[in-house]
Amino acid sequence: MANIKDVAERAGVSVATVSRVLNGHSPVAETRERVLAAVRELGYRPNNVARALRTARTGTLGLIIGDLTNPFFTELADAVEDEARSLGYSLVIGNAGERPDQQDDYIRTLLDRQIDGLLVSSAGTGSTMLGEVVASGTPLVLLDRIVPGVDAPCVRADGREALTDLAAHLAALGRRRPAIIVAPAGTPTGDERLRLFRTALAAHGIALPDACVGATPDLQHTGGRAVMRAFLDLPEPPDAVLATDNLMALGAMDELRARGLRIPEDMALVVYDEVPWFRHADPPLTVIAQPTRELGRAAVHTLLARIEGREAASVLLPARLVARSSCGEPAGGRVPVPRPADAV
Amino acid sequence: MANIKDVAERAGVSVATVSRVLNGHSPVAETRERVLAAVRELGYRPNNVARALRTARTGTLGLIIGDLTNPFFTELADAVEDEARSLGYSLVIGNAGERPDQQDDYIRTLLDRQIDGLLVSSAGTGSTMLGEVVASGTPLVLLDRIVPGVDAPCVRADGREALTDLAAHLAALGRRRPAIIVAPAGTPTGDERLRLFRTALAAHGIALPDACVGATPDLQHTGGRAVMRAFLDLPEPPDAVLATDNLMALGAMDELRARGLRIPEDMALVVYDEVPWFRHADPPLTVIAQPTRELGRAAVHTLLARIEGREAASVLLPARLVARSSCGEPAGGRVPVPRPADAV
DNA sequence: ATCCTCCGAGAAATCGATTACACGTCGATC
DNA sequence: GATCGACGTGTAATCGATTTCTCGGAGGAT
Repeated sequence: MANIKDVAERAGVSVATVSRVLNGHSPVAETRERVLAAVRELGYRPNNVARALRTARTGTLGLIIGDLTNPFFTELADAVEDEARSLGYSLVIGNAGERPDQQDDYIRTLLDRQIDGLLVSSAGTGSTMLGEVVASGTPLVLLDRIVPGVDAPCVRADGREALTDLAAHLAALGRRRPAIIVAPAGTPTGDERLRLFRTALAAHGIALPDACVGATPDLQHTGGRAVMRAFLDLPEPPDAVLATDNLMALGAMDELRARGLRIPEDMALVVYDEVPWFRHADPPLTVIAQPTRELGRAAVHTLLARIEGREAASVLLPARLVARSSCGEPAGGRVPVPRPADAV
Repeated sequence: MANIKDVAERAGVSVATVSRVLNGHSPVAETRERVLAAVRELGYRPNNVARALRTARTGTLGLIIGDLTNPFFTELADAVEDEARSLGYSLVIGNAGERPDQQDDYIRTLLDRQIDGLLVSSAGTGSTMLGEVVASGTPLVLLDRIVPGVDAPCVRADGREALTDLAAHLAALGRRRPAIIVAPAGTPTGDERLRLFRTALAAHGIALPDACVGATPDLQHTGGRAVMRAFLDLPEPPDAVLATDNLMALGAMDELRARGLRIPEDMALVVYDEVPWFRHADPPLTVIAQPTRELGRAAVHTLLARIEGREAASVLLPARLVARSSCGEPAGGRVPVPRPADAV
């Protein structure tokens, strides 16, 4: 591979001049032409590693997500990648596999690789490296998940409005005994969703008793299924369930099907996160859609602001209820939701 | 951030010695201890950019995939990432978005970043950069998709066995008029699947007329739906459909549901790619499962072999039929497939 | 005609590591 | 006791770019 010295020789100038031409710093007309010709003839492309060493900028951002195979994170990663790319940055995606130790490991290697900034959707709250990132001065932005004690802006969705709409939706459809499947207490995201849902229901005089709050240690479909089983074995089972994650919803649906129960006749189901196939499920599922792509975009912009030394605040974008048929009302029907339902 | 010079000073040795200690080259006991103590006290971590410049090894692999939001690629990427990581490499994932120009763009930036090797699941066959990668001497391994004219080993799944089993399965269940939804003619993967399916059916005296071969320009669900619509409007519609991609299957199912047709009573459906929720669909879908994780692992190993200068041949791993209920036979029942069906 | 300014371009330092080479020390050998 | 190896360590070159400093020449002002 040709390097800058080869180009300089061929063009009959110094390496400094080549560098200046390529970075648009000063040289003009004649020299410029010669240099560009040499670059073309040799097929020269600057070595980014050398450039990064000198400028202390790698043009690379890091993104750590909880689980690469979770469609929510996938879409988030896709959006982040798109935006980063269009702004001239590469993205290194790290998959924490929902394990804090693996996450820390990944953060370490990203730091060693001198990324310009880091986006983290943290697995758990016990990451010790996050503190070190802040201490090291590497710009950090949290994504989707808050981490208590880490001083960095956070870009995430606000479920208040959507959950308020959901409570109204359920109330209007006559569901009086709702339940929720969440992550274990202590998980900021889970705690918040539970709290907001409970508050929203209360406004309609509907209670959310503790028996109807099912926590799963794993955020997987087996956990969702176990919780649904417990709900159904209750003396007075719920008539509507909100699953706060798409995988847990899968498990819940399996348990319903195994018992021959039908959605929405026997049980209303609402799922957090808009996964493409939910729209094609039978019946199409009512979901709480987070503005995933916007979150990704906003996160990149917030991070770039920090990289460029500008101040950057946290961002909170509203999630919204997308009413389809899994609570008993067809999507096209009279649905107590002000925002437009999406077309199939 | 402390650098190697700071460590050398603090330990009272030269930078060479520090480097040697850290890379386990020679120094012993006493000096070694002093250096390690200094490293600890300063929290020193070597700058990978500088190291990469000197050693011409970045410890980074590139992976280009067709579409980050396609669950098949997601699982593939996850497997590749896992394996690369466990072998001490980082992975930069590039999302081609199924567009050859964006793919070329991405390959260029990866090359500029001096990655040690590249894995490509190519979008289309018209990528001009792939030739340049080979020419540049960067180790290249194709993944899942062949690209004619590119001299590099390819790691992918062999559908012959699975399609042979599928033909037997369909024949045993009395399906006499199968159809297939594929990518347009000229797509190596699509062409091959069509050819193998047709051959396998022929062995059972079943024809696959051209009217029952539906090509979609986009590999999206809209295309799948359009093809299914055309099939159903045929004077003599098929009684079984093989969708060669999970997104196209989604569209096909939508069209069936819109017409009130049921799987498997009115139409058998088989899908290429094992996507988690297929198992939870109603009815659970019969699929052709590619050994995705094994493909990812094999690809990394093949690439590392090339990086280390060893010879590396192409790898072909068998896909297998996972018979569930979408062709009319319950998964637990008598199914003409020698391999074990998976548990739910 | 002389001097000053400005601008383009080259020489060389620099980023932070690795590593070839050279040197000094020590113990072993005859 | 001199010579030779082996070994540990320091010096300095090197990777490929960017950037500062410096210089020489051209052109304008006096």
